[in-house]
Amino acid sequence: MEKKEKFYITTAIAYTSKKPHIGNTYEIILTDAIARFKRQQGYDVFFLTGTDEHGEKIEQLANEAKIPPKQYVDSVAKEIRDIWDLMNTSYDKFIRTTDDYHEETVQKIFKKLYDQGDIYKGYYEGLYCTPCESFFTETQLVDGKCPDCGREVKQAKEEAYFFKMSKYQDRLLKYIEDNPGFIQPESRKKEMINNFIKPGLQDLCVSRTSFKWGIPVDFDPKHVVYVWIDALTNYITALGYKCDSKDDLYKKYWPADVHVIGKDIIRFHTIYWPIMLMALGEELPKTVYGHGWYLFGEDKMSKSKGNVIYADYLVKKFGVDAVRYYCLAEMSFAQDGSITYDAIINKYNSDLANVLGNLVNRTVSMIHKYFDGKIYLPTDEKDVDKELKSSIAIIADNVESNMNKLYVADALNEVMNIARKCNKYIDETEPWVLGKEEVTKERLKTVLYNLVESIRILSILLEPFMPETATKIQKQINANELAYETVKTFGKTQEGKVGEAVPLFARLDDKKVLEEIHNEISVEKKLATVEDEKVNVITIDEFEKVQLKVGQVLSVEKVEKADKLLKLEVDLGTEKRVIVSGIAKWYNESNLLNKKIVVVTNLKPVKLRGIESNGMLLAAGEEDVKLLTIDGDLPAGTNIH
RNA sequence: CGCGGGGUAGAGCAGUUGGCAGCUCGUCGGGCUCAUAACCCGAAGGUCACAAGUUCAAGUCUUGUUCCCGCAACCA
Repeated sequence: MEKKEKFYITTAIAYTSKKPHIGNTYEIILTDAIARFKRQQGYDVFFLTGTDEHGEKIEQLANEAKIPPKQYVDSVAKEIRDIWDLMNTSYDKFIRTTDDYHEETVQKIFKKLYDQGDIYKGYYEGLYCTPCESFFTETQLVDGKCPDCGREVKQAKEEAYFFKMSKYQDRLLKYIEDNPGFIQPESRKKEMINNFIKPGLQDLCVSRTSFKWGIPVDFDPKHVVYVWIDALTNYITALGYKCDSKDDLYKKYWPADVHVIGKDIIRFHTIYWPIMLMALGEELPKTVYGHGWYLFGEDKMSKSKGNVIYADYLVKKFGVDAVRYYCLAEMSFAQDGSITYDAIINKYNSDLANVLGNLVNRTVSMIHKYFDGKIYLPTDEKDVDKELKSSIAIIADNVESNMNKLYVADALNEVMNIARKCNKYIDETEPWVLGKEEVTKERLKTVLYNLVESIRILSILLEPFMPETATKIQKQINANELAYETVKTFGKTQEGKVGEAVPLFARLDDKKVLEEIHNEISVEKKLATVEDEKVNVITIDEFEKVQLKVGQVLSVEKVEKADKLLKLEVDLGTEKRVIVSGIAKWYNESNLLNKKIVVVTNLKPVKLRGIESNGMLLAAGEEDVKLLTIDGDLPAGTNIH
């Protein structure tokens, strides 16, 4: 490629609340594959990643751990960066939102938006109960009084800064419609337009006074900048955007070509972020790609379910490139992916050991066996050879077009098709027959040459996905021509000698490995729960604050316009109460009526969907929820202790 | 009737502008021996969710029904 175009690609910044699991790690691997591919093609790539380190949650976690927030985020940020490095990702910069240059610029941006009138000081308006120090909405009040303590409330206001989103919504809508590639996958586009933009954007609250761990608003220091302006702006501060001036890096790389993010934050990247950029007078990113999540089988990964898979553990078991391969190959565009240990082993064996590893191994072994490791130039061309070459040329084109559409899994699968094609070519040409007699050995030279050359091309196309493996292959076949353009010109391999034949991926014994994993994770799980329970110890006094009683369900009714809510009337002996609960997915009138259940009776009432709920039911489970019931018979109203 | 996506072989998925229903894994049978019990070939397996319509022709277009998923709402 003669002319080097720039290509700026980013991941979302990872929140430093806890160690990232494989689902979070997928994003950096995915982005890395795209970045490496673009570099290979000659683009001048800048690849940014980093960490999002402020917020109330981190303040709390640090408090619990009894360390300063900065110390807390330092250690998690390091853990995150170590995993990114372990995954062999080629980011050019790792930004932390606690970096001083970032904090400085965020303050300037906030000030600028305030000065030009896009951010204004407003109020959370509401009814305030002074003793309870909380705000309530009209619907939350009980008989016009504080639902907490029953005292009078008064109209009050709390300061907050708001961003005038509505001002830019027409421009945003036009941009989205004029740039069909902006939101990827496309199905998300309608979601954003219909759910948020068309109904009219609400002004966004961009500051908080309820916690301290954030970037202070410099002209009003009791406020800290809330996550939107703090986190999203990393994409420009990292390049040296300074509000009043801009570094060369920024001038060169902005706007971003692709923001790779999880599907859960598409809204922030396709609505708030572009509007912030418009307000700053900067260009908008070209593409925002919201990828799917890795699920454990069909379930969400969650610590409480004990099904969290971590990248570093997988690397220990299978190696970096096998993990990269699985993640990249198994997530199809615009969908969620599924990851289980079983599936990883299966894919490892069938794709990496059998198809790819074995191909390289058998080819290099044959060259040693028949020609003492020497590669000869081809002397003739038969139809099978032509067919091999044309297949590879088509595959190379497919890889490129798929990558350009961000169809990474499809691209990688195409690369593997080269190996499949080669295995077939071996069978068709039967080198072991050609090797038997001197007259056919001439033909054998050509066959083996074609294989080595095909493998060379394969290794180049494999680089973005599995860089280490690509290098290992190139070493074994002793390839020198490694430029991307040469994948399109079959025949670049020169005479020479191949290296030693070393298996790339040793076949795994699935039963043995699964058993090993099973043992290891059950030990880890036990350690983790023990630790969890130690941290959250409460005293008997604290527990007794919660008042529990036996309740009997008198009536059940579905709450309109809410698919999770049931309205229950519950007999508590001395009184009957209405409780609204989010269990409609699992319970209905027929399996709930007359049941004796456990009720929290001294919980602050809330209005849910307009109905006042006085208490809470106890239930267990996440995907499948079961209510706690009473063993045996006790009258409604019995105290639980 | 809040908005959107989807239902294709046992599993996971592809199928672009209508033109012989495909890929990977798994199962069964065969071949081969260079290679990591690897590789290659063949077979079985489909009412393309259901129903109606347009058309010479529908997985593909239209309408209705149904189920699943996402967003929103809402779950303490």
